[in-house]
Amino acid sequence: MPSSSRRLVAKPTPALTVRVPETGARARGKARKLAKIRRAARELFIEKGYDHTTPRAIARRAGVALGTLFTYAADKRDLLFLIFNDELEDVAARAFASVPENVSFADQLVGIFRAFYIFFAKQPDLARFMLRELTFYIEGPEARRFQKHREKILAGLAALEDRAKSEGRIGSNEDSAIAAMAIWAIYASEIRRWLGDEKNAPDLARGLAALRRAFALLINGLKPRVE
Amino acid sequence: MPSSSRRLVAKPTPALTVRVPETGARARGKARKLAKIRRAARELFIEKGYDHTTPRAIARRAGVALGTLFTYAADKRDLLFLIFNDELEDVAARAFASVPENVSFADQLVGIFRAFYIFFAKQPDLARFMLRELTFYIEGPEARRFQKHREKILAGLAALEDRAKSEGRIGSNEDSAIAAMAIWAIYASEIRRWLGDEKNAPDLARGLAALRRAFALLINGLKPRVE
DNA sequence: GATCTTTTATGAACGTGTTCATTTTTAATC
DNA sequence: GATTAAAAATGAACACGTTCATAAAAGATC
Repeated sequence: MPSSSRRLVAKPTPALTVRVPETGARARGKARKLAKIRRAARELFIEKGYDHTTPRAIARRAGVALGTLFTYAADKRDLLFLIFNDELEDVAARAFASVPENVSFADQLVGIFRAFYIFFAKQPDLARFMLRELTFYIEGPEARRFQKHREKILAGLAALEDRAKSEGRIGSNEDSAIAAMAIWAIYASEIRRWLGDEKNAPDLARGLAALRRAFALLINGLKPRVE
Repeated sequence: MPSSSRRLVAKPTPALTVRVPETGARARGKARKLAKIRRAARELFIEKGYDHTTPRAIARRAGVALGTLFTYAADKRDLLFLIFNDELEDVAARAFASVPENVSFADQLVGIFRAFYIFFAKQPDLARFMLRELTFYIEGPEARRFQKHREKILAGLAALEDRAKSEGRIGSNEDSAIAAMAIWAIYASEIRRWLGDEKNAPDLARGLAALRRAFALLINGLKPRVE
């Protein structure tokens, strides 16, 4: 016991060297491996769909051992979002960057969500899986990233509303965050219906027309007409 | 070959005895076994949650072999809905049977969905799983039963709207089926948010208040106030 | 550059959900 | 009631997603 306690005392203050610099062979190796895993996962998920892609196959194609995958992703689902979080963020950024001006609020909304419809329609199989797994997807780093992403979209919608409100194009007294959630709810419901009903080749125009109609309802409201 | 072909010819027209009567030892045995499986599955799912309940454990408690389960349900998920479809239908029937009169349309809606909130809050763990799996739950007999159930609810909502419309309490020109979907979208989104945010002991009053607020928004609409 | 510590990689092993060839039970037919 | 056909039950076998004790690699410290 004396020797071990001696060693403890002799150890130099380790708290000062806690953070590892993101350079050197370690970091390079990690980055390279992550890139290989990403590429293999993307290829296989797109080629074969979610269910028919096994972690073993991803590991084989990436040239790493099976266990290595799970030091980069919490589980198979995380492996999917490791890839698609990036794409979703891209899609959202582009959609909000090019909001059409001089059109109705409803058309602005449809303009934004159009980008998501196109993205999901590209891989209906993966889209369905993603849209299902998004529900109560809370734990794990990629999950948190997705939550952040969703909050950013909601904030963007709220900002769009505030602008439309200040220009008198809409006029609700309700908090714009609440309204953003209502818009999101309708989008979430409609895109699921679209991808569920039109199983093989979802028709974009039809899907967006239904979405627009639902948005129009939210804008006009259900309350009695003032005579 | 002659003997086998002779037998084929000798076979009496089998097409006339296709339908089996739902009595006799066979039917009784099936009913008894299904009941045992249902009971075992319900107990275990509620005791241990979805993930910690294995088909093997259900089979053991029901006193049947593992494989037998899957002649009664397509898969583990179907085993869950084998049970909860019944309960959901009960909840919905009671909710629609006691719609409050002489209150606003928003309050009628909240009155209906209140029953669902209570039901799901009883088992938040299973509720989260169910609400996730409902998305794109299309194949299998229990799935179809659930779809039918949802359609019935949507029809009920549409009927409620038509009544409110005819009484002048609401006044949209939009098809009531479309409006029903919007209501459903908001409910689906809100209950998921409620169960996701308030992880351990979801507060009913708070959840319903948020739901009511969202319904009020849908009823009032976002469009400019007429000055 | 030797030694110790920390980080990263590995794949055999585990328990899971599901399938399916075989056996057992029930019904139909003579 | 013997024989044939159909339905239902069975559990060993399978492939899967995930874990974890061990090994290898990199970094820190002298």
